[in-house]
Amino acid sequence: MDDLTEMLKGTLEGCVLEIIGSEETYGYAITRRLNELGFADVVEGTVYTILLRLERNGLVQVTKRPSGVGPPRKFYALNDAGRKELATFWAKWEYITSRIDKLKEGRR
Amino acid sequence: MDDLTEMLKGTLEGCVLEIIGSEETYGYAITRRLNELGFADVVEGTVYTILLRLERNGLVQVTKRPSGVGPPRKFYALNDAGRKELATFWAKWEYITSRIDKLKEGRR
DNA sequence: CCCACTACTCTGTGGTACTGTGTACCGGTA
DNA sequence: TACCGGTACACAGTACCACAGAGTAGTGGG
Repeated sequence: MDDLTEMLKGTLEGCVLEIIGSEETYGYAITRRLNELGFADVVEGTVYTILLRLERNGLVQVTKRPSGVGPPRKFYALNDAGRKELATFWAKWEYITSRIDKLKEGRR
Repeated sequence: MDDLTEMLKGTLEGCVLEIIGSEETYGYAITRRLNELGFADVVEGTVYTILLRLERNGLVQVTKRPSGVGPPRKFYALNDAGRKELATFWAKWEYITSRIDKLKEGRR
């Protein structure tokens, strides 16, 4: 699949929120999970900038824990604001996909 | 619905391609059509930049015609490259929506 | 002691939608 | 005539986001 970066703008952050929301986890693991899910070209740097943004915007709670297999991990969990943002994200996603599907059906 | 701009990145151009593909039309009308479809906050300036980009990338054929109700209109139609690009857009859209739906179903 | 793997950080870049403003053509109306 | 609103296009500047690329550490194996 060729370049998806433009289309991922705005949605990737929501995906990260969803992943964090389902389980307290850390940057490296989130990147792996996204890759597994089919977002093959997403790299660590991208995820970390998103995580920093989430932290700056007060949507997550961060806990540092030693790892055993490398440097300490920063675990992220959603707080109330984060859960609210996640709900907003899905609402927007629903809205946009419904409009685009309508546009798509409109042809012929 | 609050701000959708980030989520529209990459998709709005595809929507414009689809609209042009279904019927030869012009900037002002495309903006109205998008507004009707539910993309309420999309304004002329945005559409014109997209149209200029499509023209620059050689995806459309442009014809200027007098209007009768205002200044002349620039009508846009897809050429072969444009139709190909539109097909690519829908393929990408399909791909991304399927991955995100998978992520969404994954919770619980 | 080097190297691979894990894990996090930071700076800079390019692309995209949007903002705001300006220009221009036309018809109606007072 | 003078004004106004709707139509139609254009363009400079801004903000935001994913990504590239490089760097820093910690651990364990050969």
